Amino acid sequence: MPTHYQGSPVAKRALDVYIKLDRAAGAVSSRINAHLADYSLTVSQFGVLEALYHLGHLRQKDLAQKILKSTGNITLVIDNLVKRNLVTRKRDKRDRRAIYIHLTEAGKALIDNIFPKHVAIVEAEMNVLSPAEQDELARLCRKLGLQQA
Amino acid sequence: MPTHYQGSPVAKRALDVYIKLDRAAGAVSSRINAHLADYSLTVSQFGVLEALYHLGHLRQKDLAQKILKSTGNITLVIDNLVKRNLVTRKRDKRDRRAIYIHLTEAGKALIDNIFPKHVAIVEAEMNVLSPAEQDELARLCRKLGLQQA
DNA sequence: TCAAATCAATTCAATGTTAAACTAAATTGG
DNA sequence: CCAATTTAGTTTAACATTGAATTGATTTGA
Repeated sequence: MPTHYQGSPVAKRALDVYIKLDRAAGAVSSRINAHLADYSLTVSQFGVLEALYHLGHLRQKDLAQKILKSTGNITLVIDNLVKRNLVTRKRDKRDRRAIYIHLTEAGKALIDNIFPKHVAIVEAEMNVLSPAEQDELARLCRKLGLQQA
Repeated sequence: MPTHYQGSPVAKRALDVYIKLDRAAGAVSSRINAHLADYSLTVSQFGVLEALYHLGHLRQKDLAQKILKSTGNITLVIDNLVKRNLVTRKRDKRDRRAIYIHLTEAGKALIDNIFPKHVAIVEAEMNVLSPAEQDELARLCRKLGLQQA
């Protein structure tokens, strides 16, 4: 997807890298997340289940930070997971503003089932690159992402 | 954002790279697109204007492919741009199923104004990496993105 | 102490997004 | 030629997403 912009070489390179980064991330994510449709899970719902699976119960605020969504959105995502009995809400006794989200047994069973498949798909995608290339990509992404422009 | 998954080293590396790629692309895109709010443009709307700016008039089908959205979505995006008189629809005489989208004078003026700023922002983001690093990132993204898993 | 500020979650309005069903036009191949 | 298929765009239903306003709870500092 080359850019057609007639600018300085520096600008053209920057635009080209940006577009390639965006396209690659989009293509990879869409391939990796395609199997979630088998479980009628959205990417956000899966992100919540995965975070709870690995980190234990979390407040909605923490979940919002984990999956990079607004707190308003998290309310809806949790609502939909609660409807399917995959998570439950428990008001924090110490700080009654906050609500902890817990995986139910059904939620635990579901993510237990999905996660190994998810890992296999991610591995298959990423193993197109050699281990050294993967490390280099991770390094470049870290450098780019941490930037605050 | 390290993963907490206790899997094989190969799996852990793959998950780590995938997450970093996703986060970096998201962070960079959100910083780059932030200025679009100044013009009340969404990313999709900007994508359409930019494609028309550089490639000339295009059919809705082509625009959908360019910005990686469904044709149903393009109908809405174009509707909203038409409302603001930034583009016009012109039925193709040869193939009456198709509609060509053209930039209006106002649309041309707007993208003329925005695009140089956009390029400057992309340059500033990407120049955190050296030219060699940018080329390497582009290469790795191409390799990853072209994969069909 | 207590008023002001901050914070977690919810609600609402506006918009985006997709998939699927649909319309109308063009193409294909028997 | 014409029936079947394909194609471009629209519509609809369902849901996602955000930002702003709101509610209720906690913290802060004068």
